[in-house]
Amino acid sequence: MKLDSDTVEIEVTSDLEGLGRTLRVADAIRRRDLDFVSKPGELVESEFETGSLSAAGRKAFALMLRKAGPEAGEDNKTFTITKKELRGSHKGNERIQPVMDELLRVIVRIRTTTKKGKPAIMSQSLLSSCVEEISEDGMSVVEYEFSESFKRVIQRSDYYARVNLGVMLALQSRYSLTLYDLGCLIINRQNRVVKMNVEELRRRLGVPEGSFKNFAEFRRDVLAKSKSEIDQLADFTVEWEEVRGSGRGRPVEAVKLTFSPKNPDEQEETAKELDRPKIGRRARRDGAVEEITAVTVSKLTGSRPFPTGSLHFCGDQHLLTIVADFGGGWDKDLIARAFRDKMGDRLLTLTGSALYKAWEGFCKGFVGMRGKA
DNA sequence: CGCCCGTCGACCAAGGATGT
DNA sequence: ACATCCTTGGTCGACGGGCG
Repeated sequence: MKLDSDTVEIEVTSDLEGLGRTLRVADAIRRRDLDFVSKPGELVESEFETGSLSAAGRKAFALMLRKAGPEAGEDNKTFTITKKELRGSHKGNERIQPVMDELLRVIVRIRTTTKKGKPAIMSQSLLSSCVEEISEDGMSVVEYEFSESFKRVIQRSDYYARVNLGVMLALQSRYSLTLYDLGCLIINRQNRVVKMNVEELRRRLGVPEGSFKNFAEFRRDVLAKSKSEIDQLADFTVEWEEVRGSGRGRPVEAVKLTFSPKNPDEQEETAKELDRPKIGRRARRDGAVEEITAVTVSKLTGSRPFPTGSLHFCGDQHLLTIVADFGGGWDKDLIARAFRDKMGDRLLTLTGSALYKAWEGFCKGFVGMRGKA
């Protein structure tokens, strides 16, 4: 499978030598204090084997992963996180205990490689231990350690989902969270369509065995809800297509998921929604809100200029999408460097759709001159 | 920090649709 | 006609977030 193109120019400080890309990105996220989590692609594509995780559990694990940062794969390393950091919105610590229990119990099937580099499937838990301080003040901490096998996966992980914390914490349904992770992983690939059969999709999302027995419920309560949440809050949208079999009742056998990036105007609207309070979000999503203010068309376009550092860490999804679509498989930073050389000072003033246009044109021209990678 | 209440997600049951 | 799956309305409990 073609994953993210290789990067040559990520500055690897000496003690990061030998780390997979996932952890190097985690390092960059920590250094710049970005509101992202770098999740190993193997984890995002894993399936739940026993148990499932509630929405709170999934969010907590992401926060713990972010807290661990580039050291997540180190041996004999115990991390601490304050309960204050963990409990997203809910005041009071009384619901942290069940979440930790969940995280200790759950077992996932992860596709990984053996030491010899051969593909393998590993069933494993996520945490190996978890100690919760009894005192109930906000600064009391939870100590946790990742399981041995999970450490090995994350050490070797070379592809990652760059998950936006703000979006993640705003999502409500547990299935939205997992689908969003998957989207973050897929969105920068050239092929943004994933097809899988219904059983596999259910295990991926962690739908418990026996829940949503028929597809109509699954569609209404899982797919449709996740789609509306993600379309409203993420920087991409999801579509799905149902592939029906030919048996009695024509059951739906497989689902084709398509992730599409939003254009700058839509991203602007998304950013505004994330700033609004959670209350009434569903109503806004369903279009049940009356517009009171006079319509003032915002002229705000993406006002950020072209990033100066590696594109792997830039916050602009649209730029990444363009290079994935038109970059012919070349390394994005390679093209970016050539782009900066050619544009020179003009790049400083170029923003918004003009920037996207110039970038797209350059990517096409680059491939035209040098062929596909 | 913990209680409490409204909202939303999970599940069930009954009727409809579709293919064998 | 039957078996299977889809659709829709409704109920119950868990969860989020305001309040004391």
